[in-house]
Order: sequence, then structure tokens, then C-alpha cells
Amino acid sequence: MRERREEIMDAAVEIFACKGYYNTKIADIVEAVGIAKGTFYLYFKSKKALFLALIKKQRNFIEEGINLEKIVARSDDLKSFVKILIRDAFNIYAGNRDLTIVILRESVSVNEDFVGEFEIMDQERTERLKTAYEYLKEEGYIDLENDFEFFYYVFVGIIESILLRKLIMKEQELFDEEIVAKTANYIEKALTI
Amino acid sequence: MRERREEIMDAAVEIFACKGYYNTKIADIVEAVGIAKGTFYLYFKSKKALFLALIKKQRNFIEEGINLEKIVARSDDLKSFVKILIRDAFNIYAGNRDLTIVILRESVSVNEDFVGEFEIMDQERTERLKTAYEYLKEEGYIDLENDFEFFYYVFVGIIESILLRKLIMKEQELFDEEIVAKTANYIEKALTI
Amino acid sequence: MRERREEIMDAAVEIFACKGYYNTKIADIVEAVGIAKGTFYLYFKSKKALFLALIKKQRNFIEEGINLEKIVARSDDLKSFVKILIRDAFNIYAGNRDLTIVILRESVSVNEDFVGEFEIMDQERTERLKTAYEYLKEEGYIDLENDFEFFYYVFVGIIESILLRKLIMKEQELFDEEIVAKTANYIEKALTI
Amino acid sequence: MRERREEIMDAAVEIFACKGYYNTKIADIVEAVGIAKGTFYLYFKSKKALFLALIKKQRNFIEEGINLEKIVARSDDLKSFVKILIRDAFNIYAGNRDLTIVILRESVSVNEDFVGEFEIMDQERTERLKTAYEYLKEEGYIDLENDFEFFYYVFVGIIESILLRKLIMKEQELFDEEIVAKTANYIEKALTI
DNA sequence: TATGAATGAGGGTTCATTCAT
DNA sequence: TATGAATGAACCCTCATTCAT
Repeated sequence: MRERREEIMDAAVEIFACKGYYNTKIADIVEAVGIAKGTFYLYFKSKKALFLALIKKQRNFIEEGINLEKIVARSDDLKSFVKILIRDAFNIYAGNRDLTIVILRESVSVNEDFVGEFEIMDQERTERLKTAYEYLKEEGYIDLENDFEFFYYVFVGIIESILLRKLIMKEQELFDEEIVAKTANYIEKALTI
Repeated sequence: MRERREEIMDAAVEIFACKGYYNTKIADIVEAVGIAKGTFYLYFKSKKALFLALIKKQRNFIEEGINLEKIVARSDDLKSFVKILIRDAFNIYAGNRDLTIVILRESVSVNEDFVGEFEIMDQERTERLKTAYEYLKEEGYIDLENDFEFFYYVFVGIIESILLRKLIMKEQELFDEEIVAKTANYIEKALTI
Repeated sequence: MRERREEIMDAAVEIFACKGYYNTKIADIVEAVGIAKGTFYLYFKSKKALFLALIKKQRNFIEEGINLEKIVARSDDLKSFVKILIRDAFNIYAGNRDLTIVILRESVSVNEDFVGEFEIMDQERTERLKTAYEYLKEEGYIDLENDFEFFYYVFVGIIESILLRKLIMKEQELFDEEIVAKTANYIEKALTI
Repeated sequence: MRERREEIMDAAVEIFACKGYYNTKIADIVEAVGIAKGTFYLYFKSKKALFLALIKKQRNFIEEGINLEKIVARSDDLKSFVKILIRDAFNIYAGNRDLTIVILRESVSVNEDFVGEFEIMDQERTERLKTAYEYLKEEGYIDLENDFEFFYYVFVGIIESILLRKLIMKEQELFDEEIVAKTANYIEKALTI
């Protein structure tokens, strides 16, 4: 049954989002799912393996949800590019609210077991941003003076800051078009000479 | 002996920064300090109490290190205000690198026991930023359109993003004047119409 | 299907011989046989029952393979008697190498559940040796001074010592005629005045 | 406190001797000693580490208790040599009855974790026996025809057989001089042409 | 103030066994 | 007869905290 594995991951995500990785016990998860402890270990080798599966899941969501080529095709200036990118990103996050919270939180925290995975996630993000950055520079949308390092800080910083507040506040309408527009606007201004 | 308490906090900060709160054992801390386990509990009621003391310490550093009135007095436009504020902030963080790492990480993570404290820290920061925001608006440095929510996102997001990368990368020259200038520049642009 | 039961026992013996009773999981056995876990329990009430069946099997091998009356009929002095007995014994063991290893090992080890069975096995062996001992004494092949206790120690000790080394070393030609002759020779000397 | 460690080892040996390694729980041991579970782990890293310590202990007993040079000095023919050697060996075993049982049993059983240690023990025994064998051959006490392999089988087999029965039967007077004399006698006869 | 041996609740994991299909 | 997902008791081990010295 493939569903059971999903069920466990869903329950785990919810609890992890609420209590964090360390404060979540296997007992909590299996109770939430309504299965016995042993059953958990039919689907995951360990608590750690479960978490790694969650990281993988989020990576997949991002990989599937963010297609830079499409964004490029649809955009014709910095503002529209940023807007589309942010809209896509927010859609992924809003569609996986708890998972996003979990990954965001634990990636900042420290855990030897996951550090490697989170580094890979960050590298992938850096790659994506680098591609975007090169595109924007080539098109003349941003100036040569702009350095990638700060391009990254501005993008990642502002978005993560918003995520952290919005997701955790459990607001209903996370990311309506107004938020998207505003976010895009601020980022665009920061990146324009 | 007040020093012994400081000694413990210093050792704890160093280890927390490296291994995180949950992976740090009291045994690690007392070994680093060179005292017995029992001694630890003469100075701190519990591991939790130690961490709360660290949060308090960081709050004090910030409260002492950031004096908005002085910044206001020294600045005469948006750029100079932001620059001074950021320089002050970076000075505090660079001067307490490990503590900053610890607080930054654990504040994003979740722990029922500290959630309240971190909320207070965030409120204090919000107050400070609000004060700054009001000042800048009154002076006409930023436009009425600007809403505080995004003012906060831009400020906090960009700075925390930089902190996270710079502090953890263990770069030697964390925050030289060039970084300060650049950071101020990007933030200023984001906040200008 | 009687064969399925045999199949399980054969697979179990092989794994028990390699990993020991406690380190062998039902999962290992059913995987080796290529059946489902549930199927195992159609043929054996429990892991313990499986092992008891193996003990029984070895008892049968020995009972069928060692016929003292025949040995008596074929022998005409101590040396020939011992030689035939040992040849027969070694033939049984070499023909059921893994089973012999398993029984030998676990009989020395302790397990409440099997202690009774192993005691019966030992009693049967003691009976056989006693019969042999009486015969040899009657025939005047060994002297009255010889006490049965040591007769047993010499026989059982030397043979088990050889078994333990030879079986486990996985030598190809376990028990050729030379080994038989030598073993018989040493035992015979020990038992002769 | 060095005594506490000894206390745990003593209790463990007694229970291991009775129930075997796998059927002995840490809970059994700490209950016997009258300490809490956590205390056990102050003295031993794990159950496995405890057992390794027991193996080490037995190796030390043997190393201290069997001094071939002294035995050589005291003996003037095969019989006296064997007798002294056996007396010394039996003294060690009788003086550490339970430990001897435990080691004897588990060395025959299989456990990946200890296999290496038991191989070392066997090598040491083989060394000792080889030394004895060479000495006896040089002195002309045993004939050149005698091969070491069977010398080992006779010695080790007979003694272990006796040990297994005598120790486990919990007879009071394990190894009086009569047993020693008899054992020596049988072994000597087996090894004489 | 300082010690460090002792505690024991609690967590992750294993695995023989069951049972609905 | 055959399956294999599900079970849960039981086990090893950790670690924050205590307390007699």
C-alpha cells in the first residue's frame, strides 16, 4: 500500500511543523496515523529516514514547481520575471504549508544527519538563482554592477522572511496576488539601479 | 563567583553554535568548562534556564548596542540611517558571533519552552523597526505608500539571510565597511520609491 | 506438501549454522526459502518449534546411523570397535554438516526452551556409550579399572573437539579414513591400560 | 569506585552462566546488583562491552594462572607435566566457575561481535599447547609421530568435556586430586605410543 | 561552593507472531 | 494453502537532574 507511507509522511509533517523534529516522538506520529509503532518501521527505516524522505519530497515539489525556462518565456522585464518567479514559489509553499515550515525550520537548525541534504537543497537553489541572475543580466534587466551574492541575499532573505511569518501565523489567505505583487515590487526595486 | 556563570554560558554558546541545542548535552558543557555536572546546577536551574539566560544576554546586547535616537541624530537621509543601523547591528552580531548563531537558529526552530521568549525578542525588534519606520516616514525619507509589514520583511529578511551565510561560513572578515555599504544600499533601494 | 516443511528446515539449518539461533530471524529464513512470513507458521508453530524439529532430526540421524549391535558384530577388538564407531559417527556428521554444527553449538549454549531436549539427546548418547562400554568390558577389551565416566569424557571430548574444528573450518575432506584411523588410535590408547 | 564495576561483572557472570548471553537482559543484571539501569552504563558502554570485559578477564586469569615455564621446571616426565598442567587449569576453572561456563558456552555459540575475541583466545591456547608440545617432544616424552593437531584435540577435547559436565552439574567438589590424576592419566596414555 | 555517582523516565528500534484476505 | 501488512511487548540505551558527601 503506497498510501500508508504517504499517510505517515503527512501526519509527521503536521506534527514536525508544530513541535519540531526533536520534540516529535515516533509515538506521536503513529498515534496520529492510528497505527502501531512497529508499522512505522515497515515504511521507514528510522525517524531520520522519514525526515530525509520529507526533504526529498520538498526538493521534488520545488523542482517540479519552478521551471525557469517557462518563467523566462513568460516574462519581458525584471518586474514580470520576479513576479512570476515569486508567484510560483509562493504557490509551492502555500500548497505544502507544513512541509515548508518543517524544512525551513530544520534547515536553519543544526543536525548532523541532515546537514548534507540541506546543503544540496541550498546548492540547487543557488543554481536556480544563478541561472535567473545570468538571464536577467544578459537581457539587461539588471546591471552588471549587481553581484550575485547580494542578488541571492535579497531574494532568499525577503522571501524566507515572509514565509516564516505568513506560514507560521496560520493566516488563511497566505499569498494572494497583492502579496505577490508587493513582494515582487520590493525585490525588483532592490535589484534595480 | 559571577565569573563561573559566565564561563558556563560562554562554553555553552560555543557548543550550541556548533551542535545545536538538542545535540548538546550538559555533559559536553561541563566538560568544556572543566567542572562537575552538579556544579552546573548551582548556576542554572536547568538546561532550559541556561538557554533562557542566553536569550536574555542577546537581548541585552541588542538593547545596548542599538540606540535609535543616536542613529537618528547621526543620520540625515534614508541611506545614512540605514547604513548606521546596519553597521551597529553587524557590530553586535560580529562581536557575539556564536551567540548570534545560536539565537538565530533556535529562534527559527521550534521549542515550546522558548517560543515565548523569542516572541518577545521579535516584538522588541518590531518596536525598534516601527520606531525607525515612523521616523523615516515623518522625515519624508520613505513614502507613505510603504507599509511597515514589508519594511520589516526587507530589513529583517536581508539581514538575517546575510547573517546566516556569513556567520556560519566562518569567514574571517565578517562585516567590513564594504558589506555594510552594500547591504545598506540594497535595502535603501528596496525602500525607495 | 511435506517437502515445503523440509525446505524450511534446510534453509533454517544453513542460516542457523552461519549466524546462530538468536541472530537468525524468521525473516531471514522465509526469504531464503522464498515464502511469506505467514507461510512459515503453517508449517511450524513457532521459531522454537522449528528448532525442536531440528533437534529431533539430528536425533533420528544418529539413531539410524549408529547401530551398536552391527558394530559389535563387525569388530573383534577395542581398536576395530572404536574405529567403526567413529567412522559411523563421522559419516553422520559429515552428511549433515550444518545440522551438526547447529546442534553442537546450541547444545553447549543455554536456552531454557531446549535444555530438556538436549538433556534427552545426551542421555541417549550416554546410553549408547554405556552399552559400548559394557560390551568392551565384558569382552575384556578394556580393563575393569576403567570407569565409565572417563570413558565418556574421552570419547565425547575428543570427537566433539574434532568436530568443532573440522566442521567450522569448512574443510572439504572432513573425515577421510586417515582422520578416522588417527582418532580411533588416540581414543584406543587412552582407554587401554 | 572500582568495586562497582566488579560487582556488575560478578552479577552478570552469574546470570550469563545461568541464562546465556541473549536471554540475559540488562534489567536482570542491574536488578541483581541493586542499581538503576542508567548506572550500568556508567561502567560499561554496552552489553557487548560488558561481555568483552568478561572475555578479557578470563584471558587474564588464564595468562596469570598457567605458567608453562614453571610447569616445565616442576615436571620430569609426561605424566607429571600433564598432571601439573591439568591441576593448574582446573584450579583456574574451579576458581571462576561461572565465568568459565559463560566463556565456554558462548565461545562455542556464534556471535559476530565476539568471534574475533574468541579466536584470539583460541590462538593463545594453541600457542601454549604448542609450546608444551615442543617441550615434550624435545624431552622425548612423546614420540615424533605425534602430530600437534591431535595433541590439541586430545588435550582440549577431554578437558572441555570434563568442564562442561562438572561445572554445569554444580558438583561441590569439582576437581579434587583424584579427578586431576585420572584426567592426567587418560591424556598421558592417549599421547604415549 | 563543588563533586560525580546514581537515577529512571522515556525514546528509538526489533522481531516473533497474528489474521484478514 | 499462501500472503504480507500489522501488531505490540520487550529491549537497549540516553541524558537531564538529584543528592549525599
